[in-house]
Amino acid sequence: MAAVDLDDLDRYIVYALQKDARHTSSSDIAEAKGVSASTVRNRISKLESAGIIRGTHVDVDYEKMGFQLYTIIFCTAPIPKRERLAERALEVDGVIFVREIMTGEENVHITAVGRDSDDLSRIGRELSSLGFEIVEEEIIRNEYSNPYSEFGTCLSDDDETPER
Amino acid sequence: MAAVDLDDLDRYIVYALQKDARHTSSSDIAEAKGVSASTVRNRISKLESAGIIRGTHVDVDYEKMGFQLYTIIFCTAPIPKRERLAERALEVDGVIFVREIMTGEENVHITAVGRDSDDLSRIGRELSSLGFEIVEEEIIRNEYSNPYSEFGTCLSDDDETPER
DNA sequence: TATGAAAGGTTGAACCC
DNA sequence: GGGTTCAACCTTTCATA
Repeated sequence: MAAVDLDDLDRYIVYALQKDARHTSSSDIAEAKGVSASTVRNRISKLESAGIIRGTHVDVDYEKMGFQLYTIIFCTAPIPKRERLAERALEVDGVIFVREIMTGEENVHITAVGRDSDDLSRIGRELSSLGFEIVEEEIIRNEYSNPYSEFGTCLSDDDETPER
Repeated sequence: MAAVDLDDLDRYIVYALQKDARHTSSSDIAEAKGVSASTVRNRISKLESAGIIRGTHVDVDYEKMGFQLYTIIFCTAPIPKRERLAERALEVDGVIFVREIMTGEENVHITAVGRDSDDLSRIGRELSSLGFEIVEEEIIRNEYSNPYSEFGTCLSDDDETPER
């Protein structure tokens, strides 16, 4: 749980791998920061065992896969059961992401995909029977994500000009 | 935009790479499904150029990086400006994820991280000055994600027993 | 802790069926 | 469409300062 001390290289590694993990090799990062590739690999292992890097995943366009309906379902779960219910929600087919919210009535937010409204009805039914109370359901129109970049810190490369 | 026809191998590839993109090689998938590694590579290229696989990213534990505050900010943006504002929100330091919601008052959901409440105040201020109206702000307690698995389809390997 | 070198695996491209 | 081959690259491991 304790925050780990990270230096500039660590932060750059996280940044680079968040941007494109598959096509960014340790040598790429090494070259950009002026250290050896082995050093970068050592750092990555450390970041992994420290739990800062939890895993690597592809970002999938569900709509193009045929799941026209991309929704967020706001639910209420009784506080004592919230964590366990949140984990079990993941087992429902179509549920891809679950968030526990600290306070408020809608304390679990579930992201789910479906091919048609039958899918979503089924997902709603299954969540209800797990013990969730479904408060609202909204269609997601679009989403964008960002590789985290340190606040105000210049993360530009050491030995490359930033332009282009 | 049109949905692409995917067969069982494509779906397995998406599933496997969603679970662990960095430590899953084409050969691993090939062996699991009883095809050659280059077939898997060809399929991956196709999935990428079709836009189904949009990219590969590491999953970062922001709390361990020292960002104690992980929040979701519900905002309202005027419909005509919503898309442009959503994109610009990503430029605010600390904003890592933005979702446009189809309907309702809170039509943009922004996920942001910060070290302290000063960070969050600053983020709120910057979002306001972009043109968002901030409706609510909640602390995220925890989140879980799932590799997508085809509804009801058995994605177990071809030539391996599913146990263990 | 950072670096370098050797062995083995992985990738991407060009080519064949 | 799937498969093979091969050169280039990447990673793993281990030894070294």
